[in-house]
Amino acid sequence: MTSGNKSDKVNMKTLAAELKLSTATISKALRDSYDIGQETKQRVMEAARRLNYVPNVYASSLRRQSSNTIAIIIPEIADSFFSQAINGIESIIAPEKYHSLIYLTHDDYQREASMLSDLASGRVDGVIMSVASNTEDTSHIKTLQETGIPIVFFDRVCEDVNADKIITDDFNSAYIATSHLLQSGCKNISLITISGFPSILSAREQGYRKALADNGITIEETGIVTCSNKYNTENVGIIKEHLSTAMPDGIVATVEHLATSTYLACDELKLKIPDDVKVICFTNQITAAILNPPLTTILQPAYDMGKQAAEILFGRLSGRIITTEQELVMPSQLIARASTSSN
Amino acid sequence: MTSGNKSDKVNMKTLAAELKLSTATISKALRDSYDIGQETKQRVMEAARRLNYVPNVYASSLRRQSSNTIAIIIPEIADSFFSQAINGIESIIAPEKYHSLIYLTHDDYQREASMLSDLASGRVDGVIMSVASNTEDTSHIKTLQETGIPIVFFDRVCEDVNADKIITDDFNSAYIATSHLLQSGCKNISLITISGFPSILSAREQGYRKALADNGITIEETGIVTCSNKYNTENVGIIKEHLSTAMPDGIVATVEHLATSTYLACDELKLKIPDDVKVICFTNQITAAILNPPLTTILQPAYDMGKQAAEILFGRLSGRIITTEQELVMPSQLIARASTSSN
DNA sequence: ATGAAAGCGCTAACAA
DNA sequence: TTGTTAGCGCTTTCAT
Repeated sequence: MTSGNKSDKVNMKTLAAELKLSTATISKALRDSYDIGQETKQRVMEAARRLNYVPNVYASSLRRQSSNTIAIIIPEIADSFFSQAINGIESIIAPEKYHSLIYLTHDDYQREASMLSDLASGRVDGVIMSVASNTEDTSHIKTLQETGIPIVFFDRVCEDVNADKIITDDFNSAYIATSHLLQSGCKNISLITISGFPSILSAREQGYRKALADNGITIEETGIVTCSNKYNTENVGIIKEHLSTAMPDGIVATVEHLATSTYLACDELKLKIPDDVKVICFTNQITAAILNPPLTTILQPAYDMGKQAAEILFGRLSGRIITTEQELVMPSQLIARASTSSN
Repeated sequence: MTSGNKSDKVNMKTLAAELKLSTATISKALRDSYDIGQETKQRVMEAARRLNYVPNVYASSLRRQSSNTIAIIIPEIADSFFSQAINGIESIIAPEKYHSLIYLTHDDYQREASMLSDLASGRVDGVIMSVASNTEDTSHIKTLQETGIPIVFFDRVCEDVNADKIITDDFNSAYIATSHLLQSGCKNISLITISGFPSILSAREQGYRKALADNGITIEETGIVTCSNKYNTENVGIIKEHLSTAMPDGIVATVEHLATSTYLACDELKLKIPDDVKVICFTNQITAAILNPPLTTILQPAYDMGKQAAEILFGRLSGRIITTEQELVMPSQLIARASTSSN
């Protein structure tokens, strides 16, 4: 430590003294206010640079009652979908000099609730979130909204909360996925899914059911397998069990890790994909293309969803958007690969 | 909005008025100070709960000159290594009620420098970072340190900055990776790497060279291929070119996306892995196991590196650690899979 | 055990 | 165009 340690912290008072001006003038000059002379502005800027002045954000936030900070609340981060979404959000907020606090709920309602209640402190100006899968009571969300902090949901939304929502059409995507398997020759298609989280998973299940129904196929309940929402070997066991008993020739996996578990299960049972079983999955892994065999996917536009969420949030924060809450449905994309090829 | 909109914001003054106490007493009671009576504490807590009091963090941070917030500065987030590291960091800071601001440098020195300079504002109490690959001038980092904010590096560290560092032994890992290929029968091993970022990549390159040298193999410079640090098709072209001309029978890929590019390049050239070319890669993708064929990896303990970084940072913040900066080397793990099997 | 008062650093009326 | 002043909401001496 040569110079510039904690003691000689330079603030507006320092600058004011240095230039024999008032802090008010400094403040205005730094924010490029119209009623400060060009020459003064120059002097202030120069001094600020020279003395390494950095404004204290807490003082500023306290005074302005706003923080240029948003919260991103998501279940997990080591998940390609959410990571890409964060990238999308960041692409919008970084140029605006906003900052983002990350909160991981680990899909736990309690944690989510306590995080939301903390945010009522005014720590952030707005929130972008994807709710935990076991969130049923939404009062913590409504309470935060009542403080005037705008919330934008993406992907995992709360049906009974009025807020902007960015989603993909899960019903339709599942319908298309299932139809794709039917067209590839499957006669006995199972859905492998996880419990909880109605707004997405049940939509996917409905789409799956509808596609079968529209093709005159009745679903025995055994066609739907519910796994745990963890990437673990237990799921592989459940899937193996199902493959051996129900003998499906097609699998729709509703989340990423279920496809990898399905691959492992097939491998252990010596079932060939796609000859014995065809697999399609909702996912965002860029590596899906080089799985063994390449996995047919329903790809959610994660980056763009994040980007849209941030744009709408900024619209609200700036007052540019004052219309009633909107629900934006973004298209998913079916990318056919070898895991569903007909022969 | 039924109740509780912005106007009736409840602060300490509200509580004080409600209970006919001073704000000083409220403040102490809420922080469970010893010189407040039990009964008073109860009353204060009850009122706080009843009126939904949430302390204003900006006022508190301003007054205390500390924020219970840290910055996590990383090149990318849609990268399994960094995501897992964030998880590790979060596992330590969340229980301590700390908050984390995420900054993505996109591997750009300019962005990194401007982010660091912003942090001199006192926005955060400490920083955990992995530096951009093209960062050479480290003055922005030293400047921030001089303000008294502790910085802990992980993975991508700055050699010439005195700070705590959490790294893996890249030299040794590359040595082991290369030896593994030699033991699997490779005679002509190439290193596929990216430019920039000396502390890690050059260590990996050195380890690769040493392993070859120790086995009496001279490296023609063509054995080292430098790609761009983007996941793109251009790299696939570069790798194809190299595979066709140098005809290596073994590839050490220094970063994740180069392995996937190598897979694609081999596929396009109809080269079979591992029969024609064996591949090993530094990575953290959980899906490596189900690639086609399963990819042999050198796995960095991403989660634990993040966790350690956070623990050391907290040690500094709390004054528990006052020793000179330490460099913690964490072991990588070689996981042999089919992409390097001998036949 | 409780309270009065000062002030963290900044911003925004309002005055000059 | 610049300055004065009064806080933002909280914490912390120092009194009482």
